[in-house]
Amino acid sequence: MEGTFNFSKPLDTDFFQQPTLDLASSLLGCILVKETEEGTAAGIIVETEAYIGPMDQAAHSYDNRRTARTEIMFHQAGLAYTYVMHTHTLFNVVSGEPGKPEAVLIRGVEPLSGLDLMVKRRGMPESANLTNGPGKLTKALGINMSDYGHPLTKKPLFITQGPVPDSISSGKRIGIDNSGEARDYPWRFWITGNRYVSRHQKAEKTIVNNGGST
DNA sequence: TTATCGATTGACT
DNA sequence: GTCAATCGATAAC
Repeated sequence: MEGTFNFSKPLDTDFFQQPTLDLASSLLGCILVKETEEGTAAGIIVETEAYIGPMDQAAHSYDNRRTARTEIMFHQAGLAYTYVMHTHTLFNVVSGEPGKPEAVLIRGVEPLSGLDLMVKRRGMPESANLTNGPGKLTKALGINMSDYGHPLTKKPLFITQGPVPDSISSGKRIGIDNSGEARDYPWRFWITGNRYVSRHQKAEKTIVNNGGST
């Protein structure tokens, strides 16, 4: 039934125009969809990290560094920022106002549709390992550098509304040990307890859907 | 659990 | 030309 999976309409540009930290948590539970000639694959976003260029030493765009690579972060919110590191492509959602180089890294998704395709692309059987990391999910979904700068409000790569998470946790970001004090900013967000979160780590804060905070 | 190596890209000298 | 990087898989311990 994969060809007929009924996704809701892509989110609008306004959704992406909220402040970057809000967007990073709002993206949890949303559905990331990529359509290719091989078929469609989609997953629920379960883990994100915010990068706020101007004052964030961990961001590629720290201190407003504007280069061919970071250029897209200076543009309108809702575009795709993809880049390659080592053997992997990483996917970010551009956020912030035009002129402010901010983005949200997608670090984990829960497979929702196109599972066979993901298994094939990853060359491994189904498991949490399929999409529980930023390089893993791009490979599973077929995201690559040709998606650089694509607006996430339309095909073939887009984001739609999904189930609202019961509980969201936040804590320090992963893999930025060399970033001065920015390494301790609690700008990572994940769906509490989800098995497709890339790494288990102590939450500094957990917010349950209906208010309460622990 | 930590360590190392792969192998690509962009940024800076 | 050189080097570091929003990582992943595997090997060693």
